[in-house]
Amino acid sequence: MAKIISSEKGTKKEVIIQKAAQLFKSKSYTAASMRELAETLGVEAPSLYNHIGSKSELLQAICFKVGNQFTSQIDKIENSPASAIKKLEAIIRFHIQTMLENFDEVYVANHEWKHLQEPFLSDFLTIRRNYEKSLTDLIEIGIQKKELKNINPYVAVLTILSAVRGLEFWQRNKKNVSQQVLEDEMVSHLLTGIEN
Amino acid sequence: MAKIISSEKGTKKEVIIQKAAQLFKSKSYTAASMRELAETLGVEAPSLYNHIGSKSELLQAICFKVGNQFTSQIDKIENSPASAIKKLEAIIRFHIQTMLENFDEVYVANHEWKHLQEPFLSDFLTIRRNYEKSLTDLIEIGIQKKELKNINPYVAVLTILSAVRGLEFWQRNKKNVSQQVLEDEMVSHLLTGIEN
DNA sequence: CCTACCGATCGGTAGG
DNA sequence: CCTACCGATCGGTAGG
Repeated sequence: MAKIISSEKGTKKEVIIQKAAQLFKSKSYTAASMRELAETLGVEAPSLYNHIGSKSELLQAICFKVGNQFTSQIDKIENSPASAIKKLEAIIRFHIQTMLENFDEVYVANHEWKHLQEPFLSDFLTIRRNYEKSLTDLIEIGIQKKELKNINPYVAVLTILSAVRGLEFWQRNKKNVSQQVLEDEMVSHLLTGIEN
Repeated sequence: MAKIISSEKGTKKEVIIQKAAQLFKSKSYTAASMRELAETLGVEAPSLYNHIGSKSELLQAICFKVGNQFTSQIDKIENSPASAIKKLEAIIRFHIQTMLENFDEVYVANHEWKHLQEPFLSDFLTIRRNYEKSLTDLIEIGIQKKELKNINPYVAVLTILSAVRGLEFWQRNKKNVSQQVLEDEMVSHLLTGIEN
């Protein structure tokens, strides 16, 4: 009798995906059941299947939404006229902001992608590999232009991506650190370490 | 009829734990079944229970082994007579080395701890919180001694721990980066960014 | 160490 | 949107 509410946040399917992201984050994809998901939406489990095809489809939607978000952003930044170091800063800030604004979905894409089925698993890994390649290229350009130290680009990408990803451990409102301070200090920490 | 081999690596139980870490890493704790674990050991699933109490006991053993490893190391470094920055370097190097030598177990402790049952979940989080506190204190001392910039210690800890943790994405033997280069560059990247 | 088996839970379908 | 239900798989036990 209850109904899934298609709020201003989007269609019923989008509401289900959003709730799924929350649940997959807190319990992990495998441990989360469709019955639990249905309960948070106030319906019985079989009713979900009027809106979605399968549990794995939910994971796919989350992972590719996040993947495409980052890909389109790095494309935009790459084609802008800024210096390499400014581009890097923009990317780091985008990571931090997206992570904090879109926490559940980014968390799930980072942690649960390995439960994607083929061919989605391969597609997702390709998207991620391309993203890392773009970032590596950007750092290599910075080195050539002497904006950056003569570092190993691969290690630098690993360090930067890992550090921003670690924001999932950030306790909001705790430790009296505002998002602005967090962002500025992390950018400074990561860029001062490689700047020429 | 097959038997679990207690190799030079330890007792049968320790062999099971090691294989469990491998399996939990590649499939995640929830998705990995005891039947699969038994298969990698060449026995039937019920035979495992002659050596262990439960699946969750395996996760506990892995998480606390790793937790205690890091805790005892930071205690040792804290009490050594080096400068704050040298201590920080030692900790970062320990993280990198332990991550690479003990990959499966560190990975599982980092990713699957949330599936611990109480009271183990609370105990594990306490261990981790204490570890982060020790590291934060160390950075605060470095700031007081003017070895480090006037940064926010909490953000610095987050950045450092996240970056070293990201080594789980490092492709060994790939990209022509030796472990030594990786270690040196990451240490430099993370310390140059906060050094005075 | 094994075979045989249990109760619980899972994702998903049939049918209305 | 629901009730009723299916086959598969799970962690674990009994008993030898």
